[in-house]
Amino acid sequence: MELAKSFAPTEIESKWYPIWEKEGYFKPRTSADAPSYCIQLPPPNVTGTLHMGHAFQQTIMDSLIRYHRMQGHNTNWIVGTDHAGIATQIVVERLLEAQGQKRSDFTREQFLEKVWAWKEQSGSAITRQMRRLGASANWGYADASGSDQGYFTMDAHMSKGVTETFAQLYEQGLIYRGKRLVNWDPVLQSAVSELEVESEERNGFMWHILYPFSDGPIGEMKGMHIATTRPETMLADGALAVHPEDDRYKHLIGKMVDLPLCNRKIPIIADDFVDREFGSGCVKITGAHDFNDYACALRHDLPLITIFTLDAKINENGPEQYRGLDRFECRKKVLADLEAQQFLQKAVPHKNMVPVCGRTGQIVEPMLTDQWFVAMSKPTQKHAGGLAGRALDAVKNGDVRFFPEHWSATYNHWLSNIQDWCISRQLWWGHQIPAWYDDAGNVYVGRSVEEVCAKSGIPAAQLRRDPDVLDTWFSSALVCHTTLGWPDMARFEKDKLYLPSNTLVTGNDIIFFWVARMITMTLHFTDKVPFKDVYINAMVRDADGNKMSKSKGNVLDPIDLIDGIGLERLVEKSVQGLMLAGHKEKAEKYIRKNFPTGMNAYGADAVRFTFASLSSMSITLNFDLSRCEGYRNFCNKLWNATRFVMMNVEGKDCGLDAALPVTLSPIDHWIISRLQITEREIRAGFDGYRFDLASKALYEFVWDEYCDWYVECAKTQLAQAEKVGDDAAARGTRRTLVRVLEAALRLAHPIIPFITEELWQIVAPQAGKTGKTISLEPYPLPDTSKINDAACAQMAQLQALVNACRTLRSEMKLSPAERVPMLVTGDHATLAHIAPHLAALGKLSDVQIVEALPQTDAPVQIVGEFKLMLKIEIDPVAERERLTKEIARLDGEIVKAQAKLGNESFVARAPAAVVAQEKERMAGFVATRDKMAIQLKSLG
RNA sequence: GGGCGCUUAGCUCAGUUGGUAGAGCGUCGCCCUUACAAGGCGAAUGUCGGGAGUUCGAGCCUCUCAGCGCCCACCA
Repeated sequence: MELAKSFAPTEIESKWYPIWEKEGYFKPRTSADAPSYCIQLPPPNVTGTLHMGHAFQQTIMDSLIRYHRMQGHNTNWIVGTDHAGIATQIVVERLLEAQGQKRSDFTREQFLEKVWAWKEQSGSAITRQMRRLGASANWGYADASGSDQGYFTMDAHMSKGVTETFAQLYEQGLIYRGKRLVNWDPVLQSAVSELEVESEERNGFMWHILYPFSDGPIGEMKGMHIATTRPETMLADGALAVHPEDDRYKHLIGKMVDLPLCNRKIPIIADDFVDREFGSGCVKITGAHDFNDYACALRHDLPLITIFTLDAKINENGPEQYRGLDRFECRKKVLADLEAQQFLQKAVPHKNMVPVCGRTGQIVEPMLTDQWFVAMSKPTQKHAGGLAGRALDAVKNGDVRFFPEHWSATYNHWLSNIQDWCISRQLWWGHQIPAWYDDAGNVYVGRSVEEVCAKSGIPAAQLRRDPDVLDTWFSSALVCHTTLGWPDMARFEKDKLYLPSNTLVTGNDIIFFWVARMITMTLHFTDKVPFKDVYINAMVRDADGNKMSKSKGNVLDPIDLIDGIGLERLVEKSVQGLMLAGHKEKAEKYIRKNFPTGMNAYGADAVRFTFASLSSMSITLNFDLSRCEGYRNFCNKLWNATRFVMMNVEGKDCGLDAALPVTLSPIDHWIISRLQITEREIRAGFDGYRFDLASKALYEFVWDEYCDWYVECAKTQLAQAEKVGDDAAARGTRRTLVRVLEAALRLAHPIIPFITEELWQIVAPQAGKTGKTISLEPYPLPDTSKINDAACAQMAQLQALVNACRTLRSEMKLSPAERVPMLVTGDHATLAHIAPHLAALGKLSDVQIVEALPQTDAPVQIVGEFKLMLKIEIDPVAERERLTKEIARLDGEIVKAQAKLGNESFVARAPAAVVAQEKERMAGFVATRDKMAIQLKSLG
């Protein structure tokens, strides 16, 4: 079979993926005694397409899965997609908006139909892209739709799990409903959890306001000065607070002040949460619109006055002139009125942190509303520390381990200070809460309305279901056991061999949202941890370390890296959907500057190799396109090495017949030794989540050792064996060429699955292998008995001699075509073995073994006991310069070594081996230096 | 205000229990050598962020300072 001259990824990739999938290679093995290996994919949102972060994570997961599959494990990569409540609802609302419609134009059912329709068309985008990357996922597992896309968090089974969980937690007193101050997005008109609120620094003002004493001035003071960043909330003030020990205000505690603009009087109270140093040391208490004040108001039994409607307009509790005004309008008017009435004392520019909704970017208002909560730290029957305490223990006792380990600190800190989880959302898209109310407002929770009717004795017609849906993360928290069948216990019993799963690969941004909650929920409902290892992958940045963002134009699409893309198309894609003209310009400029010719088609393997090789334990990963190109080149190298091997092996005897004699040279033994060591390194890399080290070991073995040295030596070995008719030696070399390559392909397969499958199909028969796919072949296991130290030492010697020879050639500026003889001294037997290789690799016409080098001006290289000299005329000036430079360098080394060895402390306390090594180095330096000095002298 | 991480060649990064500082890309030479120019061979480039300490010996351990980044936090 003839291989193309260079590697072309597109055809290979489109050929192999469908075959793998169709043949069922991605399904778990059924052998009962195989250990299971399971990974749960963080289910991507149905709103999205594959981005670099996904591609990175999936490369890691797929490499792990393939690595374990090749070890014969019962491998199951469970995948699915997430309904992504808020995000998806927003996307569909935007689509409607573009058509001039809005959500309120439809009934809930009509709207949901539209969301489902949208989900159907967009949901498969990611799974299609995952296939392009080579993801060997178990697509048909937990796949309710039968479309080979894995589960969907809102399909019938997953929804059943959600309902069951809610009902059980409610029955156990771990879910409760209540009126609480929650983070409220007035535009979305829903509560969000504290995790979904982000702080943004904005330029604002600190306004200083006078609250006059109700009974007239006290001493010098007309009233109390307070400072606030949110003056509009004063309309809801319930008190002023000072520190109880504050001498300035102690005597005023209990007095009343007039609330400006409102016809109300409020008291001055004492609370030690007040910071005396900040502002005036007096703070207004707005219990219904601020979390601190809320707690303070509860402590002092102050009235909670709500002045906002759910869309953040002033309601009937505010003074008449402000009613109906939006919160920002209201602020302006309040300030104007305060100023007019001389209550506003000053406005100081101030940077403040504004809470915004992570999804919508809207400023969040604390709002008193009825919501559902999960009690995170309330003691349960199983753990005194509640759900959170149990999850903390799981990490503390090592049942779940973080990689890198330091992330456990983040996890511990959050869980140790956890608040109850607000799980209700006032949205339409999501799992509707399984709670019903009767006319009197009593609440009933059950798995269905029928269950509730039966339990309560109230007819369905008189029950009204809670309209709210659950936080998306509520269902996400359950996937590790619901995908395995829970609460259908028959299926769960069968499939719970995948619990705990082995490795969770995910980003640090969802340790709280997802990782911690999975650990709490799966532990609570199954008494098992959801996974043993959590590998926190790095965040993908651009090559300069900047965050990838659409408005900068530095977002890369993994599919473009695989397929390539022209400049104009790339520009067009990148500015698509950007609203602001400035962003468009910036993005286009960035692209034209950084990708002047668009992007090459690197292929999935190169992209995967790049991700793997950049995946150390660091917190960020700077995706460098030049690295990607380098790994594409590596694929080409592997391709051409295979081409060479096939040309030398196909149709020839490469040792398949075990009855025929085989001779292996030291060089054959050397590459076999190196293979064992590489196998060990790569396995250690996978086992310790050091994909960078695994990649590096693979890269260096294939390129530096197999291609640069072994293949070159094999050419000589084959030529020699043919010349003298040594069939056993030729057989040995061909067998080694083929077997080592075949093993290297298997070693590489988890990282670069496509090219290795393509090449393995051709190589494997020559190595006597008959499998249908490399993906189910055994992963190479190092055999230390094959490590031949003597052969390695010999090879090291050959390499040193060849390198010395090449250095001489380079110094003489010889072109490869200029074949010259070389003189060499040293052990004759050794040299006789090495000479042909030395001649070939050093491009020499002849290697002459002599007793001593002639006294000429030609440069000499010294390698241990050997001395080498090219037999050509030299330039004495250049040679003198070279020798002088080299002697100076050696003198430096000698001084360093002398200092070390002259140090009595070192000689006395350092290990003997270290001292001996130092002495040896020193002796080597001195010997070389002296010989060079003699040469220099002879040059005159 | 707390916590965590980072600082090594021009760039992006490795550096495993302290024991002669590495790779890829880029740069500079010489080569289309019969697997590969997506290649071969050679070369240059580092007070390992600053300072102090422990040690015979520190890129690695301790302390401290500086810069960068991320997360958490109720400073109105």
